Amino acid sequence: MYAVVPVMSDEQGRSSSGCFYSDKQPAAGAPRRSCRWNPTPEQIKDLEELYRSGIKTPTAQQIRQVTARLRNYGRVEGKNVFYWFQNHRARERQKRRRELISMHQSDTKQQQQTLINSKITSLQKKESAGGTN
Amino acid sequence: MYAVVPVMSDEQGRSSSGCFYSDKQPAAGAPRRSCRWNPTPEQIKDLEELYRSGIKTPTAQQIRQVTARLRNYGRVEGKNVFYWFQNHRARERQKRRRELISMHQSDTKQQQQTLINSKITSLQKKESAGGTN
DNA sequence: GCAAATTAATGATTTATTCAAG
DNA sequence: CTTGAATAAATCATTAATTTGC
Repeated sequence: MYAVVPVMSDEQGRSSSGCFYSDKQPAAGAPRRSCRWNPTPEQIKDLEELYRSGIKTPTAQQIRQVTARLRNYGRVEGKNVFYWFQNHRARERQKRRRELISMHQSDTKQQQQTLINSKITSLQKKESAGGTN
Repeated sequence: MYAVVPVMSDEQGRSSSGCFYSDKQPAAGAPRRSCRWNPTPEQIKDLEELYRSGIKTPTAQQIRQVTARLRNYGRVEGKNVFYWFQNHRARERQKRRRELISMHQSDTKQQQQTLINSKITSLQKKESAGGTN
C-alpha cells in the first residue's frame, strides 16, 4: 500500500497510457487494448543491477531517477518502475518460499548438498598451496 | 585442447584434469573409460520429459526417485541428476534470454545522462508521501 | 575413409546472490 | 548484523561433432 501518486505526477504527460507506438506490436488492424509496458533487456539489466546494489523498495525520488535513466532505452513510466520493484520483491520471496517448502517435503536438500560436498571435499585433497583468493 | 602436462605453475592452476574421482567401474567388458557421466539417449529423453512435465528443481527425494528410474538405462548417480537439472534450467534460461534480446534489437541509444548518483537535486518536492522503507 | 585438429555441447565446480532465522 | 540454506550465474574442463588434409 504505497502511495504512487507523487511518482507518476512529476512525469511529463506524454503518452500516459496510450498505445500509439508500441515496440513490436503488429499493427495489423486490430488495435490491442492491453498495451502494457514490456521492458527491454537493457532496462531489465539496469533494474536488476540497481536491485542487486541495494535498492529494494525505492523511494519516489529514486523511482523518478531510475525512470529517467531507463528512458534512454525506451518508453517507460514511473509506475512501471514502481511495479517492477514490487513484483521483483514478491517473486524473489516466492522463490525462497518455494524452496523452503520443497525443503520440508523431503529430507531436506541438504542430503544432496552433503553428498556433493563430500565429493568436493574428497577432491580438495589436492588443494594447491598458496591459494590466495 | 588443454595441456595435460604441468602447464607451468599458473596462479590458479585448475589442475583437475585427471579423472581420479568417480571411477565407478573400469568395466572389463564394456569400454567405460569415460570420466564424467554421459547420459544415454533414453536417460535424456526421460529427463527432458520430467522437466517438461513440471519438475524444474527436484527435491532430494525426487532426485533419488529419478536416479533409480534412470538406472534402468545405465550408470548414473544422484549428483548427475542434480547437475543435469541445474544445467538444464540455466541453459533454458540462457536460450530464452538470447531469444528476447535478438527479438528486441532496440536501437541502443547513447546514454546521455549518467548514473543515478547524478542526483537531480531539484526534485525534492514532497517525496515523503509514501515510500516508507 | 580416417584420424588429427578444431569447434560445439554439456557435465562439474566455483562464486555471488537471495531471504530469513538467530 | 551475521549466518544458514539453497540456488543461479559464471566458469572450468571433458566429451561429442565437425572440419580438414591426406
